[in-house]
Amino acid sequence: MAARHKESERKEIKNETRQLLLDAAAGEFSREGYVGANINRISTAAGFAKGTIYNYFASKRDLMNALIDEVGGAHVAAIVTHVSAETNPERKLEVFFRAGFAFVETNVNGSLTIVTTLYGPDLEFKARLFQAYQPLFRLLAEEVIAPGIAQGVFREVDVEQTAGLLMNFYLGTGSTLNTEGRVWLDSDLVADFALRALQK
Amino acid sequence: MAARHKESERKEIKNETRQLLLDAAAGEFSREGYVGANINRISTAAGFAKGTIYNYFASKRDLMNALIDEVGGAHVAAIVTHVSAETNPERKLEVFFRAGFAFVETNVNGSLTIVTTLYGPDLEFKARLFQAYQPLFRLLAEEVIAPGIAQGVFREVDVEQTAGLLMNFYLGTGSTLNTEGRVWLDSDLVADFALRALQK
Amino acid sequence: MAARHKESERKEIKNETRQLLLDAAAGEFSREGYVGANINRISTAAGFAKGTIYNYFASKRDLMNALIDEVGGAHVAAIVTHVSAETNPERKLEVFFRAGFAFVETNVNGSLTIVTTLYGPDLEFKARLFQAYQPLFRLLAEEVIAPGIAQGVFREVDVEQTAGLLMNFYLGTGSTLNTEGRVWLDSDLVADFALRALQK
Amino acid sequence: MAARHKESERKEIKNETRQLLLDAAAGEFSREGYVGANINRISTAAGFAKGTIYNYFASKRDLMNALIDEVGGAHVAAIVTHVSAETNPERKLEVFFRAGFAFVETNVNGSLTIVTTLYGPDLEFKARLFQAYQPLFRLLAEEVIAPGIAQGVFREVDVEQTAGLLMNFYLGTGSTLNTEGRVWLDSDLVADFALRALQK
DNA sequence: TATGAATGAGAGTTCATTCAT
DNA sequence: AATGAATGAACTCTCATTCAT
Repeated sequence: MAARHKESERKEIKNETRQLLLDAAAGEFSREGYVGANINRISTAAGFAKGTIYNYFASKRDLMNALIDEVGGAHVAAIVTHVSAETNPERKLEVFFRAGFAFVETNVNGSLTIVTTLYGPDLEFKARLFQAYQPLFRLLAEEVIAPGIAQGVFREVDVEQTAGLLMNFYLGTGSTLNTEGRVWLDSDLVADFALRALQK
Repeated sequence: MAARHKESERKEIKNETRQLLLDAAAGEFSREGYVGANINRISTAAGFAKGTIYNYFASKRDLMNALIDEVGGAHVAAIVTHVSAETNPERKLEVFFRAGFAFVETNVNGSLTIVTTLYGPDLEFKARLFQAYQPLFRLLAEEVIAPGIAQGVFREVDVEQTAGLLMNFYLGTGSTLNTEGRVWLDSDLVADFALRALQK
Repeated sequence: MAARHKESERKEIKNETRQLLLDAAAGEFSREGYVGANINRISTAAGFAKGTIYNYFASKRDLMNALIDEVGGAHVAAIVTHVSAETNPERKLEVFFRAGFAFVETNVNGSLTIVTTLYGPDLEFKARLFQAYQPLFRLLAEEVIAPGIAQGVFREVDVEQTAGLLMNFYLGTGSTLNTEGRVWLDSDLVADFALRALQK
Repeated sequence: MAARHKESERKEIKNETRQLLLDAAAGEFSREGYVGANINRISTAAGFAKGTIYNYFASKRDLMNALIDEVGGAHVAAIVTHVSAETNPERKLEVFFRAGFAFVETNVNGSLTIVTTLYGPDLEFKARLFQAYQPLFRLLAEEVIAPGIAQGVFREVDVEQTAGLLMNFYLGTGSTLNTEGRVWLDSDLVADFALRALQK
């Protein structure tokens, strides 16, 4: 076996192929939905033959789960990074929307897939999505709403319920894209709306 | 011309069967999504053989379109009736959410199908949905937001954009059901959130 | 039972309906072929509802068989009448083609159905067709070819084989219609061709 | 780029499978006609599962079209080759029938399918057939009838019309097979019939 | 006699998945 | 690791036929 040179190099190729497949899957899932998506089209779009996909993912479901984890993780990370850098609850909320909308616009296919899945009928995928986005929910509750109330800038709302409401609001507004893949509403407008609703 | 008798009776049976099929379709579509829905299961759930569905609808797509029209029409009517009965813009907004959430709870399957479709990938269905829900959008713009601004109770927001934002907010919150088919957030809480965001 | 007035009248109505159905069937079969034909379209074209056809014919097959018998019988009768009126074998052959082509042109749908069936794959229908057209075969053998040979105007060909050949020739040429439903080749030209082939 | 090896071998397998499917299709179409033919039976008869057929042909129609092209092409080639080798118009006509009948007998299923289609109701298939058999028509007109007239051995008939008549005659006689798949009439008898009809 | 709602077997077609190469 | 031919379950849709009215 000539597996002499560089195991790491092989791994890189593998990862690259995997990423190409995930990207192609995001496009297909966003356009066709999970059930309507076609494994052959995904492979071809990624530059490979049909069978290759099964060297990286056990099944179509597995591919979708991997995509949810990937996009969800990146989405959460993008928002958390920016929000945590702020100290003021009001600023945090503003940044939440701004960073979130920005992520959506740089990751249109993945984000559309996420939203389609979130409102779609598949319970397994939804559960996985909730898992993946749980950190955002906690972020809103613990770093935005609760401190805001404690500091007297927000009304005394139910923390958990309001965190859910904001998540809902964020996902709804953030997933309404125009045909160029831009979020339809301005993030500052949306943040302002939410802020006013919370402020004393 | 024989067999003319009971023509009206025939028509009644036809309408009833059609309704049974639409109800069954709402259940199936809400559980499985459009692509995953199974014509055979729908017919059987309605109490008929699989072929029967094609005596009433030309295709699966046609069935879905009919369901969108039916649920959309009823949804709009339920909200418009209640909202138009009010005179105060703030009350109108409150009633909008209350009547809307109430409709969703008495029409769980249809409503879930609508939301799944709204955030789903099928553009033809989405266009039809926009058509069906256009009256609600106009209602918010012309009977709630614009008068509210004119009467000095709401901030001077962009009417169209804000109507879109509220529609988004309504659909997002109104479609988040718990396992018993109840809307997860209280309609007064949600209405209050929106009101505060709009008030001066 | 109010079956007082005129049994014959009732029979007439029945026969008229039957004939309307047969005519509609000829149109449908000629356009779509037997397997592609649609019972519903036939009934509707005849001015009745789907079920009515089963009051007159036991099945689609039965309808086709009845049509074969009807068209075949009329076709044979039309030719036999004219041919038998002649005495000269050569004239008989000429008239055979002329009367045959004339029948086809006044009975396009039925004739097309016959030819489609004759060259089609259904053996039961073919057998029935052979039965129906047997008289024409006998006519050619016994009233045209054999006398022609006996009278010394035709070559001494094998009577049966030549009768088959002429039937073939007749059916092939007689079924080639242009878009207006006219036979493509002139009957005299065709008859002349056959005559010359047979003459001494 | 791995797995490049044996690409030629792959192609061979593909061609072989395609041919097996076409052969099976010829059998099924000749026995059942186009509409009555069953994709599952064709695949199974060829030794494959039913889905396999769609790796080679886009649809049942496409399969039929491919068969028409294949059989038509071979049929034409077989006749043209032999006829063109002759110089005498009378011999050419004789060889036309002989080579044609021989082709039919070595290609019973395909030939039956062709004839069934030629006299069948499907206009698209008929148009394709005319296209495929156009060379035979031209062959008769330009290499048989016209030279025959020019050389004074044939009567001064209308070239095009007579070519059509002969094609008709050929197809009608050539497609009348007995149960063993042999042409019912002897090719020399048929050719002799046509020759006498044309000679001065 | 005429109707047309209901039936369900059967068809063509799609596509996730397997596996020998 | 990559390929793509083969598979067959599953799906939508058609339509001859039945039968209560």
